[in-house]
Amino acid sequence: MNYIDVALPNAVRQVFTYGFRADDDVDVRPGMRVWVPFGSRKQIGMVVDVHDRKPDFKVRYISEVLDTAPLLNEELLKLTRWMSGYYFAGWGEVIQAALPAGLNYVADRFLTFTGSFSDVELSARETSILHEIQSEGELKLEDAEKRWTDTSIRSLLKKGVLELREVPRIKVKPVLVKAYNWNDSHREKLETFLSGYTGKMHAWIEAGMQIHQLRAPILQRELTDNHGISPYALKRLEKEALIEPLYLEQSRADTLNLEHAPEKMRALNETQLEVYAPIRQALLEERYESFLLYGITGSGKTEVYIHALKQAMDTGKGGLVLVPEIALTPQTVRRFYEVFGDNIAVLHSRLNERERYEAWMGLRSGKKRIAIGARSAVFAPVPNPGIIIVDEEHDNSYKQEDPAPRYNARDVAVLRASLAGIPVVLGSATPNVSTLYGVTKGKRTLLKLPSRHAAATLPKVSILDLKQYRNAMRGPIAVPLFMAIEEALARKEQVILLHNRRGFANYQQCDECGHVPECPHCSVSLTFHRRAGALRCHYCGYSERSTPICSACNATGMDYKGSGTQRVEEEIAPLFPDARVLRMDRDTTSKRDAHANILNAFGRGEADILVGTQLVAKGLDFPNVTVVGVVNADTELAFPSYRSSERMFQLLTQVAGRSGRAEKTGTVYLQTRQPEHPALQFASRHDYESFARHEMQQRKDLQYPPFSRLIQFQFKSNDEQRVATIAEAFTRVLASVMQGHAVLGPAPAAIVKIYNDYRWESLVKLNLNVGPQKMETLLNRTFKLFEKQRPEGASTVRINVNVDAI
DNA sequence: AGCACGCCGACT
DNA sequence: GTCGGCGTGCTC
Repeated sequence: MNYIDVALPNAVRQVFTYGFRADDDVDVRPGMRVWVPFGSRKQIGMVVDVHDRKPDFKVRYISEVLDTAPLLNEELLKLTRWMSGYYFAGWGEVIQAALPAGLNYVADRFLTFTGSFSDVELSARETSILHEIQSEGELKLEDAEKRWTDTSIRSLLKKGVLELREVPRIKVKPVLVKAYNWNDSHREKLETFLSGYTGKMHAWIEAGMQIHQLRAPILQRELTDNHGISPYALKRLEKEALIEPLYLEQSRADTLNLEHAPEKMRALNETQLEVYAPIRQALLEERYESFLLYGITGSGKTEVYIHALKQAMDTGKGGLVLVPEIALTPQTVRRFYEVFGDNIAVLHSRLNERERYEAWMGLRSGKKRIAIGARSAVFAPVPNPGIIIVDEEHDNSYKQEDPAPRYNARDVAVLRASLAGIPVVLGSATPNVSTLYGVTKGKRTLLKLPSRHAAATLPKVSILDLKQYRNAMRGPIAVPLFMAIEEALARKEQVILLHNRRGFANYQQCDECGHVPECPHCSVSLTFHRRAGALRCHYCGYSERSTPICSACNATGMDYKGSGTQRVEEEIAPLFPDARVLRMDRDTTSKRDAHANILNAFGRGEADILVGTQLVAKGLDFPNVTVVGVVNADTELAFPSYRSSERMFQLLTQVAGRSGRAEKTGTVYLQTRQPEHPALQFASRHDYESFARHEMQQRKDLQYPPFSRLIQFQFKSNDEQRVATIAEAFTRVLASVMQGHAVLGPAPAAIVKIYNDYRWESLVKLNLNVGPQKMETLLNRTFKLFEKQRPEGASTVRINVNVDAI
């Protein structure tokens, strides 16, 4: 066993073989990270194989093994390997996505002066650079590159004047806390002190006796806080060498601050027991089975999840729970915590690096056995999972779009379950048509939770045709909705107004010439932020001051248009002067916990009307909300995607589920100009099954998923002309390889320019008879063939593959 | 995906 | 002569 295969975090879809010197007994196993030379530099890579197949090239040797135990077990290595094939990403890229930030692949590089420059000739410029580096002693390479060109730096390195030192960055440093240990070798010293004191003893000697009794080591804080020992006493004891200080790695206390009350675990009702039975069966038999748990909001899916997890825990196993976005589901997390307490590691996007690392390690070590989190929690290192649960499986946030790997955590969850031979439960009130199709094909078991528990009934849904109410609008709101809001407010009930502003954000336009300010780096109009008085690009973050003077015609005619949430909020306020209005969208939720804070404030009744984007549709129950209004249901339908109809239905169903959860019945108003649209009609009747049937037929007619597999190709370059040329050349090759499959494009992307990169796209609808293996082969063949006949300048165009694109 | 290397044109 | 931009090809 003299060679190791290493996956590096780059897009090269191959592993690299290194040698290692087996003379000193180094422990290298798959799943450990290594520090390896790669080209001109060093990188961190993941060992994926150890073997003795001699390669036919000259191997280089690994520099260092960075772990003492594997970070990834065989199961996760296998999973990531499969993903790299299916999603056409580098194995190392997938592994990087699976590791917490603190363990990832970053290296720091420093420039230092070697000390000798007598026998080389330097230009004036080089000499001055050298002087600066010399005076600073050591300089980060990235900082040096900001100051000077890489040509100069390279030249100095080549001449041997400068030296590059590379260090693997271990980002997460342990937090050390001071503790004291009784010094055994000085045991009899205390006796000496004691014998010397006949009268009143010194406090520090008493403290010494106390510490002597306690089991060492003890945290300094504990001694001072809980044992009443003064800092002086400790200092004195340390001076006498009776105790010795030591530093312990402290794990950050759980910040969850939730109630742990396992006795509150509820018994399942009859229908819940019915759907739980087959899950339990699969759990007991320890076999893979994929379940679709279909149940409307409030039907008690969470309780079924909890019982399934409990079963897994009782047999010594763990579990994974995926949720769309942890900040949106505090109530769900609270329920899990109540039952499982500290056995849960919550992995959410707003953890800092250290918290993330600790949660991850807690799972890997087996200290915690249940992982709850968003997309990337599908990689949670639960050593022995018994079940995987994907809540709200229809949610689009499970799909990672950028950067690679462009995976769908829901599908990866199913795969992981099948590799591990355990059940997986996909839950939703509005399952994806694709998930449902699995049931039709006999690959998935459908479990229905039909009735809503308690006395709550489904809200009534009214469709308001905006064409009819043209002359009966109160600001953005038609009269019936206006009146319903007034009545609700009079009854001291709450209102939610949903405005999905996608593509309809605030913008400025000149009344004189019609000019709309656009981002200089992206092909989008700038969004107007009234409070900041700024125009901002939502794609690259560019910002400029907003002025009333038009930059195109110099007239003082700039006015603001559009219908963002901010505008809705402003127009609502004068209509209901006594109501307290709260807004929730990306602008108001950027800060840590802002999300939960807004929702909690609304839940406590600190506001009467909540205006927001689709963010408000997810997660929370508001029993006092009786009116929900969708300001403009058409915005989602206008979005160019084969899934826009499905998304609209899911969104409306979800937002309808926000109201009338307790004894009060809610009413939902959908304002639209397309009142007859099927997605709206079915949503208004709460008829998921008819919608699904209708949508399924549409997909079949147009050969969209689940009746095909979509592969999207993205072409990116800062050269406008070249992207088009390369996209066309590539797509020609693509079409020749993908014969018998529909190839669409190339076409400019919906947003042609982002951050000065021009974007084109092509699409393949792959027939379903092509399995994952064959798909990879076809993609490989396409790229190989394209390499062979690539046109000039092809390498400056980046080509990305997005399998199962949304 | 980075990164080095080499070609070439602009500028001193 | 130098400097710096740009395209190409390689990485165990």
